[in-house]
Amino acid sequence: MSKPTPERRQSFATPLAEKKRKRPDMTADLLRERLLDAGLKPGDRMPAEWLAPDALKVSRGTLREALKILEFQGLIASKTGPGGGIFVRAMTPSDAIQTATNLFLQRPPTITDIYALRKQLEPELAADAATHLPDEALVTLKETIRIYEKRPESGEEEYLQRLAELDFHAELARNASNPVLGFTCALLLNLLRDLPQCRAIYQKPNPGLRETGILYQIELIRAIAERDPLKARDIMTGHMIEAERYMQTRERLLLEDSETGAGG
Amino acid sequence: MSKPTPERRQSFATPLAEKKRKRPDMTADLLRERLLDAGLKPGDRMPAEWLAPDALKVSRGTLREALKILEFQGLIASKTGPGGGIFVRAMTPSDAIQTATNLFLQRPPTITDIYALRKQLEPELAADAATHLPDEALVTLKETIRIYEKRPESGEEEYLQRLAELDFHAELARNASNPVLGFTCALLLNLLRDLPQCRAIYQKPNPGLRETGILYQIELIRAIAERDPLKARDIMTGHMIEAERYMQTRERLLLEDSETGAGG
DNA sequence: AGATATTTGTTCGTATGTATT
DNA sequence: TAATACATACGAACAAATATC
Repeated sequence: MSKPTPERRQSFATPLAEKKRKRPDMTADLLRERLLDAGLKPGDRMPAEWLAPDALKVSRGTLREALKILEFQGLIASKTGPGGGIFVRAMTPSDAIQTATNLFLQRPPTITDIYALRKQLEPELAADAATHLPDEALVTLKETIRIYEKRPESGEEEYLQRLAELDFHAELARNASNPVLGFTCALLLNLLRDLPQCRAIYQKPNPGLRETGILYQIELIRAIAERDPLKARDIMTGHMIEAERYMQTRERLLLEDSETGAGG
Repeated sequence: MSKPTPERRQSFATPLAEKKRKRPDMTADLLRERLLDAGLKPGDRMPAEWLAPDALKVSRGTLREALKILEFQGLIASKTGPGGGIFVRAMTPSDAIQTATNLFLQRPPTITDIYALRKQLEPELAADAATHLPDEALVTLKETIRIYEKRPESGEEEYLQRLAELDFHAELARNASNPVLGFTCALLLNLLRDLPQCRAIYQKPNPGLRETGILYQIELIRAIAERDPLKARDIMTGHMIEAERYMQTRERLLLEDSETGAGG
């Protein structure tokens, strides 16, 4: 048998094809196809013969652009020096989160949209953490909330504390035993951090929120340490409901502000 | 306060930074930052002065690599000729879904992982459809289930029907009024379609499943037409629980198969 | 229809940086 | 430290595409 795998793996080519494929794109697609078909694993070296300028009928420059594409996609990494070359790299969730965030920056969802998912998923994440989170990660979590343990003294500090609060959730997402759940929660956090509306809210002073926020998280850490998933889930559910209500209130305030005052 | 916007938008740099940023990557990040800060909309032309080799202190080749990265991220497109240049491109959800799918093909989640999210999100999608789905989309939905209304006559036909069933859910996702919810559900469907394990399950004959599947969907369409979100949510919840149980059973069967028989 | 100008796309030669030996 | 092997970066020149006259 000459071809053990006759199936063509074409699901990776961009589905909504542009008018014309250009050479670097085609080269990148070709290489990716080979990569996946050959079943190369992260850490494996990319065969040098694939990269010979002659093998692909493209020049070094074009080849380099193709490699750049794959590198950005997270599929490969290059190492200099002898024994160096192109290596298959494990994709990181952040690569994919980045692209998805880009998408939603162009068509921003509402805060209600984001929390519709957070209300469903964060409690699951908390329960997951209570059953699976390793002890080392628990330590990291405790350190994270230490950043905003003390009352902020300036507006900027308050803003940084708010971001650290997102990091707390991000740490949970990073350690999720369910990778898809972790990915989605991380994406939602990224949106909260980057969407202009949310940034505007975070940058304004928010007296009062901090107290309830940190209380929830202390309780949550305790529940996780006790390995009590039901309790963890309940706490997170309550936290999400409060957080959504808070964000919506602030959003309304911000809208009223921009309508009445400060025309500019 | 001399600087009106002192905030640096650095969250876009890969959070888990590699050892060394290289020039094309840095250039790409810089350009993306400018793009977002300037609030350029899809269709807008990228100012030529940003691309002057002098402005960025990089050569044209390096600049082109940076542009290639952004192009692959879906952020820009280029046009040749007079009046041509670099244009901001409207990103499509499929761009981002593709990248995320790439990620999960490298570290496949389990079926349980996927359904942990589907159980939470698909019911919300159904409820959303019952309140927001336009009547035209309802017609499309009815046409979709017509594909698998009749009993399949061959294995291949059964497989195609299974994919059409995924299309039913995809249609719901496409029409979601909540874009993040729609995106996530579409990603999950993509995973079900592309993950090797799932493909293996779908390609085997599954007597009995079809009947309950189509019943659920007929009921669901009725609930949506009646604009009854609670009912729609309930139906979908039941559907998801059954679907998960089914997939898990088939997965177990497949594992046993590959353990006992057919060593090859 | 055809010539021309403008802008992106491709290639080559060479230089530089960096890690191994 | 010097030699090396390899990736990375630069700049100039050429090719292709396309709108305008």
